[in-house]
Amino acid sequence: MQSFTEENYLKIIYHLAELTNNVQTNSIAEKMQTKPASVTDMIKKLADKGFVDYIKYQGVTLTEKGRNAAIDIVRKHRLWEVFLVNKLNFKWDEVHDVAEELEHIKSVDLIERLDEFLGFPKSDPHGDPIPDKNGRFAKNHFTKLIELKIGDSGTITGVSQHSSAFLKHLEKLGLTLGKQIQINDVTDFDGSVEILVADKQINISREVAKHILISNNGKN
Amino acid sequence: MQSFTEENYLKIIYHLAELTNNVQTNSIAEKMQTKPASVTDMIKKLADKGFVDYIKYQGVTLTEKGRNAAIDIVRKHRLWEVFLVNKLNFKWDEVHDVAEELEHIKSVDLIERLDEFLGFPKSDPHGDPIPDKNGRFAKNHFTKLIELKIGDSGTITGVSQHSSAFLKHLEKLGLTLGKQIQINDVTDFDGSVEILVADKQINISREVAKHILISNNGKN
DNA sequence: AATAATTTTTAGATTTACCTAAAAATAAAA
DNA sequence: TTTTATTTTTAGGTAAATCTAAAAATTATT
Repeated sequence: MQSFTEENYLKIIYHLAELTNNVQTNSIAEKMQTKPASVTDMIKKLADKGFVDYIKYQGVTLTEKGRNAAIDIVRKHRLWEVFLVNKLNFKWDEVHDVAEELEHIKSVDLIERLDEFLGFPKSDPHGDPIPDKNGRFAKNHFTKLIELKIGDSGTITGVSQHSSAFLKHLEKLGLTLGKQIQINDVTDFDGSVEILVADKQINISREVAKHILISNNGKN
Repeated sequence: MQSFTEENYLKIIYHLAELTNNVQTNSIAEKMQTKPASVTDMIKKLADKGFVDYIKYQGVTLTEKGRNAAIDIVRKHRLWEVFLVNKLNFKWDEVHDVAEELEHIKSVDLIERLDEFLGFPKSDPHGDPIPDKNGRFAKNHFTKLIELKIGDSGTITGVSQHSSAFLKHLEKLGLTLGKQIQINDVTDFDGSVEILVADKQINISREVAKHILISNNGKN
């Protein structure tokens, strides 16, 4: 069984691997809030245990075993987030840190019962898919709001930023999961976007628009 | 904040202090499944941090601060046990190990919301009292079943053994919390006890009778 | 292609929680 | 009250995860 720390490394490598194939030491260090030298040490250990393939100076990739372990942690994290929001009335911007701890509780039985208790949810409070107990999940094909053209419309189904500040901001703007939106204009000056939500016209910055994920978008 | 390990030490010292005033190094070592030398090290650290009073060779006692920290962990442990049994349909003999992990999740908010979600329970699935958020709880005054006399009756309201084997055994015998019992006879030969539960006469060993806690007992 | 900049690794230390073996203190028994 | 047994502590060491500083490899730039 992996340690608390090993699990965190695997999870972070997994998420970074969604962006690039070979995950670099430095990017792991940044996410783990630690130093590259420490990462090298841990990578060697994970490689010894068969969780990653590692060639010196070439970064790492997860093995099948490593990916499965990572997906299992992601599953736990997201299920706990659903629990916190749906059952304990946490806001979607308050759950991350607690779920970060809960994801390391080791009991297969616990997670299966929790999954059932929650009604086998398919996605977490931020719209991210929850792997089933076999590690399978539908890969979402979202479009970033920023990439839509004037006149396009769709539904908010996810976010690609989980910071409390960002989520609170969205909440205030009424931009929560499930909301229908339409692009009315894109400002030349700063790239900010005019959108229509719940019959109200609002303006969001480019930075915000980058991290809102839209599905079912009907292009006009 | 205390580490995972420090929390376990505090919890164990707290429970041992319910039996004896000065808690010995050896008994801590036994419960912690570690060596006395390691306990000495940790005790010094806990003393430095102000959690225990410690005089060399004289064992330890919890300070106010130490007791509060310990009670907080006990509170979390017992609330999680209620969650596991009441919400996730765990049996009372299956919850201990998982709760042992969950008790270390640090979020005051989480525990208060969980407490509310569970309806502010007063006792856990084994009948042990749950401290409120200020650390206050009613001290139960149970009588051990073994101490009852022929003709006495009462209600099962606790157990003083939490092993899965013991709890499964009780379950099979129908001796669960809330059950009404009456002492019919005590066997001279082996000290086993004849009791009446749910209109059925059963025989339980002395060892079992020692660990069943009875309240509301009407002596005849 | 040589130099500079960046990234990654090695070498050697530190901290936490643990260990063993031996010494010291306390408690029990002769 | 010695002697013996038990308990506890000290001393010195290990493994995990981290660190800093310096060396090595890779990548980018001139």
